[in-house]
Amino acid sequence: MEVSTLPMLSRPYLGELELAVLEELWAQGACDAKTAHRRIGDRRGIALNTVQSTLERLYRKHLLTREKVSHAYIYAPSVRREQLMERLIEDVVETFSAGRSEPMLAAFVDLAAKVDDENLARLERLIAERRAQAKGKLP
Amino acid sequence: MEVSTLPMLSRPYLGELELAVLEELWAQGACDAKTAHRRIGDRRGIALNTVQSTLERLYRKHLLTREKVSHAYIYAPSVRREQLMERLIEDVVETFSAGRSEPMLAAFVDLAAKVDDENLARLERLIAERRAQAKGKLP
DNA sequence: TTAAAAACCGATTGACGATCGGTCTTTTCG
DNA sequence: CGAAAAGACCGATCGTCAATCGGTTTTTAA
Repeated sequence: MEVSTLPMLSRPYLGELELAVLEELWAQGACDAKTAHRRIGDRRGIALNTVQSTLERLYRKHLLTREKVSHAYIYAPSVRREQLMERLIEDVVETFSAGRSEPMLAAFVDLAAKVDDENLARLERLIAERRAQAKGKLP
Repeated sequence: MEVSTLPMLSRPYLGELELAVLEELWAQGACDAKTAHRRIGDRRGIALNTVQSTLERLYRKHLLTREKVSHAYIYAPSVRREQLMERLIEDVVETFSAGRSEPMLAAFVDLAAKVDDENLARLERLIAERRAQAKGKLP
């Protein structure tokens, strides 16, 4: 019946295993499929092939790079965790506060304070740092 | 083959039409299925039933409330756009910066500054407001 | 009381992640 | 150099879920 269903939201959408694999690569560094399987697949009782296709899916999503070393691919993250987090947040923000940034900023303050009021001070400090840094590159 | 596949990420995951319906309700206010269809379904050439099941899906996700008025349900958003946005951002943050909040704060500053440096000042103002407000309710 | 309006049920399609088995290639080693 | 082993690659299956309706049941209201 010709249904398209593009998913809104969450640019590189991640499944459970994909996330686990990414986390492992961030934590332990680049490796090939066999090693990745030893590190996370074994414990889950899943086949090497499953881990391999997950690595490939992440590669196709441009979240991993790969390089052939002798006969095996070595996969490495192409973005840092913080970058990916930022991208996903950006995606949500674009979807829900198109244009106006006030709601975004309000949400940030809310979330910062939610865990710990101390975070408001940290946030202020980061803003100040950013300001100082920006000033350095203007004539 | 007993595969479970829980989706990570994006607590109330939204499809394209679901988002459009939500937007419409936020913009134009509560309505019944027929009205929602007139407002967005007609233009897309989709059936009333399609809009209706979308409304129900949103209701099951607790993003809409409904109330029977005479014979028809009147659907209304149960969260404001900013609240939903905040929830989704929170979800991303929980997934990617479990525990430590520094990366979250850094991402916020980054995203605020990305569009417009003026946002840093706005952010500071919001923090100050929050501080003032918090002070009022401590003994 | 019955006809219309709306809710409800359930089937289909398309995407996509998870999961493998099987085959095709490429290495490497006897 | 030729075969065995290691790994990449292909494609099939399953589960979940949004989108999409048709058909049936229930509810209202004239």
